[in-house]
Amino acid sequence: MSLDAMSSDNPDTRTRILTATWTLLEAAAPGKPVRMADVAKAAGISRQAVYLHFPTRAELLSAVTRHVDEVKDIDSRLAASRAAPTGRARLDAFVQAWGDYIPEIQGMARALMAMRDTDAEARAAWDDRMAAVREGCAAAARALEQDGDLRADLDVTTATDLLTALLSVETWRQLREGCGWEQDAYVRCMQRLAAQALMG
Amino acid sequence: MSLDAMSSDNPDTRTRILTATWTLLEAAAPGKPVRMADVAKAAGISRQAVYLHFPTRAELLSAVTRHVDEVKDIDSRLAASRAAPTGRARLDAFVQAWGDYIPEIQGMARALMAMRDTDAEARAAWDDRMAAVREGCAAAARALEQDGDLRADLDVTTATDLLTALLSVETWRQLREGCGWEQDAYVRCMQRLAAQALMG
DNA sequence: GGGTGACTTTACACGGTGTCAACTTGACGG
DNA sequence: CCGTCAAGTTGACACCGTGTAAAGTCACCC
Repeated sequence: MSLDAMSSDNPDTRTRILTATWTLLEAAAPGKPVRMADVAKAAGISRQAVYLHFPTRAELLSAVTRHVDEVKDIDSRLAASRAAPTGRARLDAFVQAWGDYIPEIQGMARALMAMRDTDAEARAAWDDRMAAVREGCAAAARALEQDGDLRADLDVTTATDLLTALLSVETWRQLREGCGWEQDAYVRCMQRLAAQALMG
Repeated sequence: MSLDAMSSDNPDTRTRILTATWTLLEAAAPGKPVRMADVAKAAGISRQAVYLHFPTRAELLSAVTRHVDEVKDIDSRLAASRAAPTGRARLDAFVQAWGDYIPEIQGMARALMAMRDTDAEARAAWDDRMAAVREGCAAAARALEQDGDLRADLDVTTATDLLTALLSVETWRQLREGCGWEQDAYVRCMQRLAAQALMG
């Protein structure tokens, strides 16, 4: 094994596959799924070589989500919301941070959601990512509760459910792609809706 | 052709296929799509016979949606909302009627949504159904506007967009199946949210 | 009795995933 | 310089599900 390829797996080709898949996913027109052969061609290797690194399509997709999260560093994006002084400010910051993150992962999300119904692995990968978002929602809900700003008829769990549903990728897509909303219109609207839903 | 099978197409087997598909769709566990062979077996005919009536899977699914709408008669369900005296009452009635309709078409919706990304016909069938729902949303939004109850920062179109997104099947599924909400909790919550979102 | 329409059986092409085996190539260390 | 090991290559193939094609059966109706 060469000196520059010492970390666990061969990083070179592996990451080339990941970024190639990512690019294809973001560029892909709806209706034509990205195939293993496409990925291989884009990465400049044979189709079989892809299977050398990722046993199944679902595992590849799942790895891409992890890779993207790492590169785009969603954690640091949510730093602003964690630092907010009030629950309400935290909620607004979170809605904004997540809302602005969605467009960057939209292609991947679509591919994963399309596989969700037929592939347990894909479903797991997606659910895992969504669990992270839900955690952010829960943190915002807790902050509101500590301020005494949470609606009386909501507990933290229910509030989290609601916020997570409101901020789903499906809803984003429907409003932005189906109805042609601008991104900042979406964000402002969701900030208002979230505040009304949890504090109203 | 026998005397009892005179109306346009052979109705007997055709409707047996439709109802069989419907039943399977509602019963199907997520992750295992209903195949043409399954439909055939359930209808008690050969796989090819299904193709005798429906050229493609997408057309079958699309026909099932029409069939279900006919049988369940969504139109009459929305009668209550049309008859409501105020915009607000109309909104509540509509949310209730649609919210209670979703569970009955949920299996079909899942199948259609899964095909949406790969099949134009399926997408068209789904979009057509959703256009009908959107029309209901639009009617509610217009009623609110006439009462002068629509938020100042919303026009009817935007309000319709918002309401349609709020009442999406995806949101229903997430709350009911993902979070374990009861049906009436979902309906009451959505009634409140819709009112806040449009009149707030 | 012959025709017609609905259905059956068998067979097959296609596209995409995933598997397998045998071969090449390059870098490494003895 | 040789052996080996890892990473990739090529080509073939099994599996599944959709959709097509062709020939045969069966009932009913004129």
